Amino acid sequence: MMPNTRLGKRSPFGALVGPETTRPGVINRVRGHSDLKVFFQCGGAGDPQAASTSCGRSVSTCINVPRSRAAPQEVDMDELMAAMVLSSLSCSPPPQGSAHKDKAAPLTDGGAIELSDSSSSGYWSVDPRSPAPSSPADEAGRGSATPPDEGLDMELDQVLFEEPAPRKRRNSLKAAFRCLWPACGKVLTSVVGIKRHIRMVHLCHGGEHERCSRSEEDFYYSEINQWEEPLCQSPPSAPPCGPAPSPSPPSAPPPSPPCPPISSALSRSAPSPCSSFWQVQSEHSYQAPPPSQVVLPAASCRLMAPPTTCNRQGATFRVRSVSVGEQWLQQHSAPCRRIRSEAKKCRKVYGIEHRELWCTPCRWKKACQRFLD
DNA sequence: AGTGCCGGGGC
DNA sequence: GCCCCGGCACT
Repeated sequence: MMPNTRLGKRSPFGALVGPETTRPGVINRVRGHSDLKVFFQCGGAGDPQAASTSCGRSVSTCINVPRSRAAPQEVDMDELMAAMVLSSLSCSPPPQGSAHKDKAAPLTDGGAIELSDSSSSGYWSVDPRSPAPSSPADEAGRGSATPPDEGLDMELDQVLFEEPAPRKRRNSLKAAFRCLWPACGKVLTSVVGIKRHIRMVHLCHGGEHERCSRSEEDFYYSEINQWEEPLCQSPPSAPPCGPAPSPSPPSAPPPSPPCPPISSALSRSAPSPCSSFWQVQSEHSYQAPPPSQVVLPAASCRLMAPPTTCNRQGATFRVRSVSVGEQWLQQHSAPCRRIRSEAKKCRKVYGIEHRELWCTPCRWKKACQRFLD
């Protein structure tokens, strides 16, 4: 009648003390929600239309990552990059925009930003007219309105003087490129310049040009856009955006150790006027929070630098919050493990002796779903 | 040592 | 899919 071969592993009250029977207010509704998919909607305050709009952008499923070297390490890294690019495209949190007021932010702003984002991240999108995506460098080079030679000359000055030249791009959109190397944050206005900066300063330390990668620097910068607003003029001496808060030496530090958990700040900063969907399919149904619950996976919370938004000078800068290089650095600097939560867990609350009172995931040594952070 | 939980395996 | 546990990271 009860061929229970797992006596002692489960309480006879197990069915009764399941998530459904726990105290009211406890967030743990797993059973009956199998195949739960988690939709992270950042900002937009539940505007389904905006969500569907941002969700509808085309994301390429095949990305060619430049492979210029045959060293196995680099090949592995390229594959990693490709995978992370995919996840970045589908999951990259929208930058904060006018961050803290997620509900009050106008949707039109979000729409415009979304437009620029999809275009600025076009390194990784496939041009419908050309089925074979070219290398990121070529894409970026073509993206700028000026020929590469001009950019090269201009960038020499810009590298020397850190003075972004006012160049126009696509109507009122200025392009800038931000170095993602840890503690660098240098912003240049052309691909050539930022590549040169990365190659010279971070990758090669000024020498060994030949042996250094010609494509690796692509992963250490991200494009940022500046919308020109005539009423606000920034002083030319000020860096356009994202100036390194602490002027740390640009000489390449190793991938920094895991930063202190900033998940709470991130979850607060994640919503933005630009509504976009995060879709995460949980491996186990019990790991999926209820649909109304917005929870960032901890792995994605390990950002080394928070999403940068700079609008203090009138012009609004948006930085793709997690770029490819950044993600790579995150992955290599921090293990992909859930941040240890401060909250009490079932084990602490009920104790080992009352294991039958634990939530199911705790009993299974999974992430606690009852005492979410 | 204690804890949280990922990954994997048994059923 | 449910259930459990080895093992790892972290405190």
